[in-house]
Amino acid sequence: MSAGEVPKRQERPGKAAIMRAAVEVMGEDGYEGASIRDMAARAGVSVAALYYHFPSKLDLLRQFLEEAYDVTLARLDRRLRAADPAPPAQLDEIVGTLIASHLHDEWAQLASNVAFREHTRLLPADRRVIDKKRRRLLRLVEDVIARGVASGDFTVDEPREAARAIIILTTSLVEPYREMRRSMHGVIALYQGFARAIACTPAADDPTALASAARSRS
Amino acid sequence: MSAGEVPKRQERPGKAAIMRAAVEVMGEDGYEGASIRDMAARAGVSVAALYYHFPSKLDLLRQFLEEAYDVTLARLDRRLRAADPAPPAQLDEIVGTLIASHLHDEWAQLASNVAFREHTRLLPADRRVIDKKRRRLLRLVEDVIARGVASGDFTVDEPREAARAIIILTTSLVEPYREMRRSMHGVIALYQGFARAIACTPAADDPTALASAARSRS
DNA sequence: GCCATAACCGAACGATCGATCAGTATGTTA
DNA sequence: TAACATACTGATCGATCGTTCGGTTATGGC
Repeated sequence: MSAGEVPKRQERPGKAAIMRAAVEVMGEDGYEGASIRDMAARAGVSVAALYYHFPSKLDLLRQFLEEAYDVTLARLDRRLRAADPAPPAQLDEIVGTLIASHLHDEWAQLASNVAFREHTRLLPADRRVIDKKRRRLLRLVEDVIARGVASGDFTVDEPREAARAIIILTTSLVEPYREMRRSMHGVIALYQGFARAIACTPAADDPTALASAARSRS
Repeated sequence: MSAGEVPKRQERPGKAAIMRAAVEVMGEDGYEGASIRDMAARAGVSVAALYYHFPSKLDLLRQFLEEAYDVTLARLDRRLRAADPAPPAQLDEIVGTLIASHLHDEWAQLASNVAFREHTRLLPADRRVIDKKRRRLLRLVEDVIARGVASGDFTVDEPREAARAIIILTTSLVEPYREMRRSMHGVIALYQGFARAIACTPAADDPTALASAARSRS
């Protein structure tokens, strides 16, 4: 490769394999419960190989977290631009993309366990970086709901809190998923309905409450 | 008292203090991240004192989990019997009680972190005991929603999945709560609205979809 | 053929881990 | 007062923790 330093040729395969294995172990045993020896063994390398690629156990977590949130955010941006711009369709796309990201295979489920439970272990400075990405996700969902309220598709009083609730729902499904006897697409369809319902929570002063509306439909 | 063995006089205070301290540390650092030395120091006793009251670190977690779920379940049963038996009021009571249980003070927040994240650390046999209690909670919420559907107050197709979603929401609020600039009662009111909305998710084949219903109201 | 660099390995470091020990105050009972 | 259970303490066990170090192999440019 000509002259000079080449830090990343095509995303070094050894490093990526170690990170994959490390995330597996952390997903199963938690960050503190996962030893670097377990991680190295899972990757089929020595402990020292891990320290060749990562300066510390904590920094391995930091690198994964940063990458994971970036990937999710980028995917969401892309899918949202490609989809129907109407707010209900956009909300469906958010729910579908988030749930699929966390459930689509075994490793994604372990990775999402790490992403949403272990970010508290980071050093304060690194945590702020991750929190900023999480706030970007929140704002993204909030904007779709606020647009929906403006267009008359949704009715919630508090688009930000509705967005928070929807994010909590779509990112906490790994454990419950095992008990639901449903396909991933079935879960997505179900939660698209729940998310729309949250976005359509009647305003506090709305005399047409949901319960009575439901009764009038039956 | 009189004669014979008296294992629990009035719930031994030393043991209770150690458990309180241990749960604090586990709530902050996670089960694996919390050392028995941290726990003992927090309680102001020696490490050996901890082992006088508990056979192992894991069994301390087990005892706490068992007690915590029992207390929550008992409180829920009691509040539900005292409340208006109409399904919407019962659902409000469930949401209010669960959120208050997890947010009402600093220690409750740490304890709920432990209760809903660390139950996976238990031995399989002990975990089954806890899972049974969690299933009791799920069935309790499911029954209220199913009754609401039968009475025409609610409309969801899947009462069990709606119940699961509502439990996820009400038990995952500890972290988001710090970012919401809201009183606990404000959060409860908000989530009572979300829970009712989920219970009123329109049936899949219902031509009167929420979005169009919302539009017709405005 | 030489050497730099990348990508590892085995062995070991001190620290800390969960757990156990013998000992000791402080009651309460017989 | 002798006996005994309760509720601890300080010291210590072997195991495991995250981390480091010196050495080894494979590869590719000059």
